[in-house]
Amino acid sequence: MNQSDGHASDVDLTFTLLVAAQKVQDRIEAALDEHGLSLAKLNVLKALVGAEKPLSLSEVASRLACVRSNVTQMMDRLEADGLVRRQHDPADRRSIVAVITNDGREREAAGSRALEAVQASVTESLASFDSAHIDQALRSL
Amino acid sequence: MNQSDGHASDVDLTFTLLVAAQKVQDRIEAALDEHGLSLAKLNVLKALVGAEKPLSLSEVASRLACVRSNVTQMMDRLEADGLVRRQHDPADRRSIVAVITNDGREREAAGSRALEAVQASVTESLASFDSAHIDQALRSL
DNA sequence: GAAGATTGAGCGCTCAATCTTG
DNA sequence: CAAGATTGAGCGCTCAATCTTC
Repeated sequence: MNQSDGHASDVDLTFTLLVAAQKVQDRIEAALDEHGLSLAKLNVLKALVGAEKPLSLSEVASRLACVRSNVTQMMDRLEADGLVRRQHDPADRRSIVAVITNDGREREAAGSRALEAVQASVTESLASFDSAHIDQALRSL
Repeated sequence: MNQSDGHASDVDLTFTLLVAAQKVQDRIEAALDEHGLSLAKLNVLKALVGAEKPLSLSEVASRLACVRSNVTQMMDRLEADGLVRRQHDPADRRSIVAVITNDGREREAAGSRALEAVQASVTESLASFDSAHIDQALRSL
């Protein structure tokens, strides 16, 4: 007998992990959808709120660890949603900064609360297990 | 003090899970990329090999638990790769079946071996932890 | 009308190429 | 030439609408 000792439906831990993460992701997206947000959009708004000042699109890309063209398109959608405004940087005419709107701030707050609720629910689901142990295991990957 | 007792960098378990899954996913995609495959493509090929007969596109969608239009586009790419052929079903002229090619069979075999290698490596990483415990915890989500 | 497949539009992500400004 | 932003093409996924066949 190898890794499985037959207590469950005998699927590899790898896919169990992937499926679990997908379920959590789906819960998050569903919760944010009620506020007209996605996790990707919320992350941009969080970056802007956290910075406490407008950020250039390159700065946003760097903080989100993604590629610049991704941010360009993300900003198109956020601007269409009225959550962010593009503004030319007078200091460097190559640069464009993203300014969060009042609507953007409100949605960030609502979205963050919704996200925290999901996190709390996930944490609670795992509370009956040894969370520290699971945490270490997942980090070891 | 709430859920964290300060043994690590104090990030929520939810994101630890999401990040861990992303890392595993990235490893899988990188391994499959060496064989000109993605996990999505491999899953289609696995379905066809497993069925031991051509499957209608709707059947594939059903087995992959995805939407039909997704399969339509997936087949476009797999056909362009020469791994699958579309074929009209003489019995039902609405239906189109996907036939795996010899190339498709070879790539499925190579891809499956590569995938298993990653799974083994993930399992090994988790071996020093109580895998049964982690398994139960992840399934509880 | 319902089922099978496709198309068009959109999200979120990548890369390579381009254009402007420094 | 570097850096900032954008565009175009592509992957993988969704949904709504369409077209053919049953």
